[in-house]
Amino acid sequence: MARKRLTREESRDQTRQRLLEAAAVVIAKKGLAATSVEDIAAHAGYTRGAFYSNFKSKTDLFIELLKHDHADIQQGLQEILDSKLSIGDMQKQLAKFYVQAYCGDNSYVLWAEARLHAMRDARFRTRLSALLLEKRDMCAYFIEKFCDLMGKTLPAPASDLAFGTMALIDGVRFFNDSMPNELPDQRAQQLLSAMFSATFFSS
Amino acid sequence: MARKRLTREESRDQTRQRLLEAAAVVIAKKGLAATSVEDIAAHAGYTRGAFYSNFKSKTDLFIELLKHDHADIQQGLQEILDSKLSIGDMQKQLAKFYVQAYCGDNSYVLWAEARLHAMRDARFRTRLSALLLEKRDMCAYFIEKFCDLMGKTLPAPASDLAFGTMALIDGVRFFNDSMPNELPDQRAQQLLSAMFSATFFSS
DNA sequence: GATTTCAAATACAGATGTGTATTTGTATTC
DNA sequence: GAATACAAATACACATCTGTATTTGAAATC
Repeated sequence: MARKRLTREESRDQTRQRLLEAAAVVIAKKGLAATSVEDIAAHAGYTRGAFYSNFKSKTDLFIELLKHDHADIQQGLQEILDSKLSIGDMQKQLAKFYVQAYCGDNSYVLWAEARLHAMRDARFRTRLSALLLEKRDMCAYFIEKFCDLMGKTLPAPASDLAFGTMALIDGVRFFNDSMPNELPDQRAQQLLSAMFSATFFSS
Repeated sequence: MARKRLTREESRDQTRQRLLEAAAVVIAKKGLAATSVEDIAAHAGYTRGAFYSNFKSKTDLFIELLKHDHADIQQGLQEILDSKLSIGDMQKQLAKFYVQAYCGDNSYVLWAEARLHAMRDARFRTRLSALLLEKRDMCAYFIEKFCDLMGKTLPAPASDLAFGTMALIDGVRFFNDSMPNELPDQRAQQLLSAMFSATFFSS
């Protein structure tokens, strides 16, 4: 099996990583508040000792989780933008990316959880707000880029449109999860693209 | 002061009502999972005994809370529809109503909380789903009614548009709360109405 | 290879919650 | 006004989580 003998630092990093992964799963499943430090540690195969030796608190770990997720998304989008594909192909890639990011895994649940938590914890709100701003600006950047490429003028400030876009996507997903099968994925996609193209290309 | 001497039933109803009101406040403030039965009872000025004598569980009370809220909204909208105002005035009333319902109080937080909870509790999801369906249909009914009055044809099934409308409003509000002051209420309003009129009147 | 260091486990002391069973006091019934 | 009924309080037994303090065993250092 060639199980490599790990150095202290490698081992520590592995533990951190496993704790983060476990936290993502458990928090998405049970919710942030209902998830105990014990849950996270146990699901990762450790005890609470390992947790407190790696993170200051559950909130701290959670922020780190969100940062990782945000970085992953940003990287994914940047790669598409840098890919120098045609506009059509880029759009396809983008659509595919969003389907994966928003429907495939549970990261969107974590962000919903985070936004609710932010309402109750001022410190957390500050930190989350910064992340969301980055997200919005990233989204705005893409919107501008695309509209530029397509020779369209924007009907509103890009940052506002980015805000609306994120809100709509998240909102649809959020509603859809709580009333499953009412709006099949395909119709949801249609609805989203109808609203988007109406918004962006109506003028 | 003429504090009326209450009958047993009146007293019981009062307790129920107070528990519901207290629950709305506490759950909006701390979140459903973080709110204990104790919290609710105490905030209403009772002990847990009173709670368990009136509700089977926290979830049960929560569903009732949502039902009440839904009924209130429905009634409000129905009154506007029945008011026989001009279309313009109706629109104004409607806008005012939404501002009040979605920005004024905390009911929207409860629904967000509910949707997250629904992901984790199948029984609850079933019950919530029914409520959300009612909400969506109510919204669809209004959309049809209005478009009828304005002589417009809908670009998509009313129920889908209703879904999108609710998702967008909720999404914007949700984002806005977690990154306050980024999108002032007024700009949010503008953005919303821009997206709506684009969607509904583009074709 | 003995010594030191540190990641993770374990032990501890306390807080808070749960749901049920029982009690209490006031309205209702006779 | 005594008996009854029931809303709400209290008592109980137990479960779970928290954060810190201490211990342990394996890597790093010499």
